Amino acid sequence: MEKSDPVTVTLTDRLFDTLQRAIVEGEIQSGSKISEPELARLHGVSRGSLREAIGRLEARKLVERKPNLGARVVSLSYEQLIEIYQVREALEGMAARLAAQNMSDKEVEELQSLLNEHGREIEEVHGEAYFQKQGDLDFHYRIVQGSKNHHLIGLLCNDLYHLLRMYRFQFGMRSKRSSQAYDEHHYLLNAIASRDPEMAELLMRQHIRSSRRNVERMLLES
Amino acid sequence: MEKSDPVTVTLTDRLFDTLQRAIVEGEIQSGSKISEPELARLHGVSRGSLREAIGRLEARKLVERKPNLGARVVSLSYEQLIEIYQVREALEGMAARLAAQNMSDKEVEELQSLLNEHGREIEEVHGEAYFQKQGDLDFHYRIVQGSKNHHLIGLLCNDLYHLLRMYRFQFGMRSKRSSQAYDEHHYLLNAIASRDPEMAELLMRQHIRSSRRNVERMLLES
DNA sequence: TTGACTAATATTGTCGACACATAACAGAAA
DNA sequence: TTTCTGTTATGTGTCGACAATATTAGTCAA
Repeated sequence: MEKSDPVTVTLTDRLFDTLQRAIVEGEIQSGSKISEPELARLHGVSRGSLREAIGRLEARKLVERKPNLGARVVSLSYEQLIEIYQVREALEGMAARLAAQNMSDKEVEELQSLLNEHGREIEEVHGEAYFQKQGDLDFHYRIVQGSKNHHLIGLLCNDLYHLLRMYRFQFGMRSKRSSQAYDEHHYLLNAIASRDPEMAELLMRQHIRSSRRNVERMLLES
Repeated sequence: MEKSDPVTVTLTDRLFDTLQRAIVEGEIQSGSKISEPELARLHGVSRGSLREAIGRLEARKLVERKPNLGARVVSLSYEQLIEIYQVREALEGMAARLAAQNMSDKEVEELQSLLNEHGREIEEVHGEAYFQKQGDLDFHYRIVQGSKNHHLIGLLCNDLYHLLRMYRFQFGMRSKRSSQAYDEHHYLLNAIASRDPEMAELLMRQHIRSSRRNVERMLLES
């Protein structure tokens, strides 16, 4: 009789999740100072637990801490976003390469149906926002999982993606290129399905570069 | 009047450094359990501070923690080492690409003299151990710095390199291919000096792949 | 002897309080 | 008024103690 995963997650764990969401979604203003006593009182928790949670946020680069001065939520800059995209290009490129080698046939099939789904939705809605918001992340997420490289998976899914979501939330970045992105996903998946690692990496990197250029344009307008 | 950097680093900081060194160099057996009360007593420090230090070690993937069970030093496996090399290939490849674009002429020159130095040392000593141990890291370190991408620099210099050093210490990995590595460094630096990002990335990735193959051979012997 | 159940022990999670550093403020000197 | 200095106040760093959970030891029955 399997006891269903006691969900005993420690208090610090829950706190961390809560704070991460609050920061990513902008409830806690980016760049603002974090007062330990205030936050602790607010969440009805001791400062010790809070500090451990903040420590984890720092590890994920969502807050910055200076000794004796306290912690601030990172402030989002254009330069930092570019840096993130460069790292992402490198890592996801490798993920695509590995996915072409290591994804199971079943996973590839499921990814194909997911992509078909996206295609229909784009036709129907004359696809505007949905794609970037959810579908895009889903697609990338699955490929990263398919790499089967746990270190890589951790770096992308635990660290980078939250930072990216933070930018999307706060800069209101929604792509106006869903049909192009869809095409790119299509080619990429073909490369993976034909087990062509070289091509998969190449296409993934192009896809991310073009996504970056799109973001650059968008930000330079405002 | 510049006050010289108060070196007030918090107690947790020093603890973290100490523990990180101890783990990397194998003083604390890999795979062994970390007892909070014991370690705290040993270092004459409270459990709270120790726990914060352990938290940072966890973020750098040097220890693994399970709720209510405590922390263990990561156990090094062949599979994990391969994973690390794959991540490293992706990240350092990108670093080399960016370095070719962003390194200052001065930095390139300094790197060239460093490499010449290495060349002389290899000739003299009929270069055995030195290269892998120090020179190799120096060279890579500088290129990563030259990328000017702080996110990338953090990932490589703060996280990956310590893990790698841990493997080297504990598996006693010393390369028997210093002259080949030297040649590869040479070609790579040429690409950077001629500001050829594409070629720089290509050569760096080949270099790391061949280093990985070397490590694989070495481990499969024992 | 083995197995399961219970009691005792040790370890982790959480808390509140104290020590110290930094920031805010008020008053004196220029 | 402006600047400097000493004082107050807020906030972070560190600690020791209590509560909750896991591990070990011990007991009894099969």
